[in-house]
Amino acid sequence: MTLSAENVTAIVDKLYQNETLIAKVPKLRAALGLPDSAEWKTLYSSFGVGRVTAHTLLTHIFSEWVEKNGEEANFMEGLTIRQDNNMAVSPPPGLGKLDPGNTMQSELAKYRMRRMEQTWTPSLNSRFRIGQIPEQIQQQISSLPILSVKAELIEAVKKNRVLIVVGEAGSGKSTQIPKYLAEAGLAEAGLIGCTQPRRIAAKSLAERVSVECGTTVGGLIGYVIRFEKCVSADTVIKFMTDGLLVREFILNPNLSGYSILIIDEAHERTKYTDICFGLLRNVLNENPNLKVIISSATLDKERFSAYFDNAPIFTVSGNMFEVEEIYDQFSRDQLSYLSGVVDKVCSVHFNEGPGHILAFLPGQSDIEKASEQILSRTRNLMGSRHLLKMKIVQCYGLLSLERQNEIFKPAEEGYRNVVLATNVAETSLTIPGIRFVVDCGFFKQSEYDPNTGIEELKMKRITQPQATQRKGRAGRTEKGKVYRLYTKSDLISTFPSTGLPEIQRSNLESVVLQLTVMGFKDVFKFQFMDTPRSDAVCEALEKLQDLSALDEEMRLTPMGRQMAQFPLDPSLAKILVSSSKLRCSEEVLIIVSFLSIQNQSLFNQENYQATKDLVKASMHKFSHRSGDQLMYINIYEEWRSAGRSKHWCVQNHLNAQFLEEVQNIKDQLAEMMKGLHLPIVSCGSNTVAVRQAMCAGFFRQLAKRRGQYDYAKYPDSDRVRGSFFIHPSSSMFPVRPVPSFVMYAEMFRTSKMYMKGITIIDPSWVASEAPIYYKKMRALYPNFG
DNA sequence: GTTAGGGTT
Repeated sequence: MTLSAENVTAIVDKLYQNETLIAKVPKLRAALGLPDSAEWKTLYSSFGVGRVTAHTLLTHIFSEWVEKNGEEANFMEGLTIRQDNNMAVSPPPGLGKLDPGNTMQSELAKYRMRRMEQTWTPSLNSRFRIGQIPEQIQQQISSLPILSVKAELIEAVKKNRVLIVVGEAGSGKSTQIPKYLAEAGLAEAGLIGCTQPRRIAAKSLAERVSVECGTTVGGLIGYVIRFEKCVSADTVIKFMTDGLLVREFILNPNLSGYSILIIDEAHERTKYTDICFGLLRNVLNENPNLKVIISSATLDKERFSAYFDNAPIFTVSGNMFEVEEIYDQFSRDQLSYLSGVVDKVCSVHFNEGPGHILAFLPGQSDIEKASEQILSRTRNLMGSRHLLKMKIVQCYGLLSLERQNEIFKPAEEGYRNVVLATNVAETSLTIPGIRFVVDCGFFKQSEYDPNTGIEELKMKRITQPQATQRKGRAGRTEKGKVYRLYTKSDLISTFPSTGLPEIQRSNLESVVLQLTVMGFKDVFKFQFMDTPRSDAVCEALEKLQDLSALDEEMRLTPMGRQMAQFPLDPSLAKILVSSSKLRCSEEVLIIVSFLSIQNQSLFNQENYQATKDLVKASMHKFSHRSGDQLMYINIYEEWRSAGRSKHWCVQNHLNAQFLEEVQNIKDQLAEMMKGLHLPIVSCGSNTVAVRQAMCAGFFRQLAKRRGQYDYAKYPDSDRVRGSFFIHPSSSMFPVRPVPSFVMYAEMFRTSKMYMKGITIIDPSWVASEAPIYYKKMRALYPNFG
């Protein structure tokens, strides 16, 4: 039996609460030369070293106890029962045999223990001390609905391994639950981990809870998101993204070091939340000290409970204001929702009292069109001075952070903000001061077609819970109204009651690789709450095989193990690993860092229509005849020579935040490569090596020019029909003559099938960089490559 | 020829 640091730490803590206990063990006293009346405090203070003494001694006593009795669990009990008896104690290792008369020996012992003390960290519970909290914050905390059920909640967590906590918005569950549990001493066996689907949420919750505990983030309360770590040895509550928890399972399959895991926003059913579910179900059997809390909106609570062996459901009320529902006389179709939104926004603006309006639209182009139409209509009618003036604020994911921050600025005196938003405003952003919501009833969702490997953005009807969520956005600060551009009966009878969980509509390559690395040899046996499509799993298995991450028998290869170390898509990881051998890893590191950033644009999007030509000119300046990826290297290097200057970025219409993120990712990927002994070498201006490395991951993504501007998949398989086009955001879009052969990093279907991230390659490189795929293709298409 | 739902490792 091995002695874990957590056990000893927990015992030391218990003993601290009962200081006389250990001093009553006569042999221990004798060994330390303490007088009979000495208490525990004396025991360590006499050595002047504090807790490390206790730790060392306890370790020794504990291992003796275990050796003798063979039972770890009864140690405390044994100690209590035997406290007045003789307990066999001899000096612990490092102390040597203690002779109270030998000064040199005791001085040396003290010296050693002082050194040990420097690395000593007290246990989690003893660390959790709440500091000074500002009055205002204190008031906010004490008005949260969850406070009234604090004691019951703690009791329920103590009694159960798994608890489903259901709470409406504004209940305070995300901030208060981890704090309550730490205060109640439930972090004894380890950290309290809380997952969130979004990075921004993990970070801001850590910040908020820190304030509520009178500390600064990174101390008692920390967070970890990809490429950003803000925790310390003091951390008791750790916020993280659900994707990061999945990675932790690779390094720490039993989640030792955690006492409780809280999976928050579980109803969103993100891909990683679903994987966490399956992994947690398993780990609950392996790690008897772990508790799990599934925290969710009211949706699906019974299914969560059933999935976790009928775990009890604990309900917390919310803190929402009443929202009046106003339905339309008829439901609008995909052609008329836009004019419906414009009409409704204008009529609310002219007829309703003060309060901001939030309108949900499916996409950016809708937002831009609606902006124009609302502006032109109100301009004509705004002659009368008594009318509230209006300011239109656009809000969608691809907008820069600065622009998104405009939403949080208070409106100018006498102005009403009209926020035109996509789904960002449904969950990710909470906009203050909204009294009116206009809901068009549609949204866009991506679906991955495993058969063709194409991701498609589809316009869809919102689900019933989504409609409730959108409505709720009007009742955060006061009573509100929601205008729905559909009928009540349609909402009840034709809108779907739930959506497809993300795991059933996404690419599973990285999921399958990660589960394989964790030792789940047969992904089909993994107990998902909702099983992914089997064709998607098969497709992922084959792709991983082509990447040589799995062998013919679908077993993990050393290459696959290496790839899984990187927090990247398997294709990108393969490219990075391959680049060392091709002696161009310095350059490929830059490219992979650029490609791994999504949802942020490299070039500025501000005042798009006005600056379009300038942006194009800037892009042209950095462009490279061999494609977008080589342009990234140009941009990175020039940015570095400009001293990473923000001003330089502005001048060149580049997003400074994007480039800083590239730098951060590049540095961390470089560290990981060093850890795997993958050399980082530059190929100078030899772009062939770089482009060959790209082939190691993107070999399936080749296209051959067919018409003037359109491409066909290469090889021209019957699985993917239709024409591909170079996306207008690519630096290769305006290039003449149109390249006859390209490789793309990404394929996206909107109005057309668009290729993004274009590199000019030689198809013969596939033979050396993706030999397995090459052989397969040659068997089907003798002229391939 | 002309463009982008929301997320994550």
